[in-house]
Amino acid sequence: MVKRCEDGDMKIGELARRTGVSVRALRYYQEQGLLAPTRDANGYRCFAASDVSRVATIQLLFSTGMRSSCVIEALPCMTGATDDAAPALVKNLLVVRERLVSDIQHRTRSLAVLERVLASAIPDSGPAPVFEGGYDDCIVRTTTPRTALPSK
DNA sequence: CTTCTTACA
DNA sequence: TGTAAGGA
Repeated sequence: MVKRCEDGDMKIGELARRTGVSVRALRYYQEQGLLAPTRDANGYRCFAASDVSRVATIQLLFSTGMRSSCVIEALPCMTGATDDAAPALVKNLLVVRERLVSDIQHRTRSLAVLERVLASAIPDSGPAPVFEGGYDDCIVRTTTPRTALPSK
């Protein structure tokens, strides 16, 4: 008999539907070593039921700003069982935080300079400052979600 | 219709 | 990431 996905196993399309991640992105995750599906006789990827939560975790880590190489290291710390301390996760989280903080500082400086230049570039009572209440809000919204949505 | 790989815009 | 190509 032909080997196929069994038990809770599912093909890529189903995992995509159940996670809301595109098939494309799922294949990409595999390329990055984040997922390691088996293959059935047809060469189709077989994902385990546990991969649904695994993908959710991957997205969570990605949304912190981690890149795939870091996610690979941090993933085992979160996957399943009551892991004791998770050094790899903490380490990578600290790295990302540092990068994010310096990034915000740089952008904040750029914004301040930009406002100064803009102010001097405008004759007189030009357009009022865009953000009168400070820049906190716009700074917080500099992160763009890079998660994929279901492919209809 | 779904999945596979490769590769281009 | 989308997508076309050419099969299974």
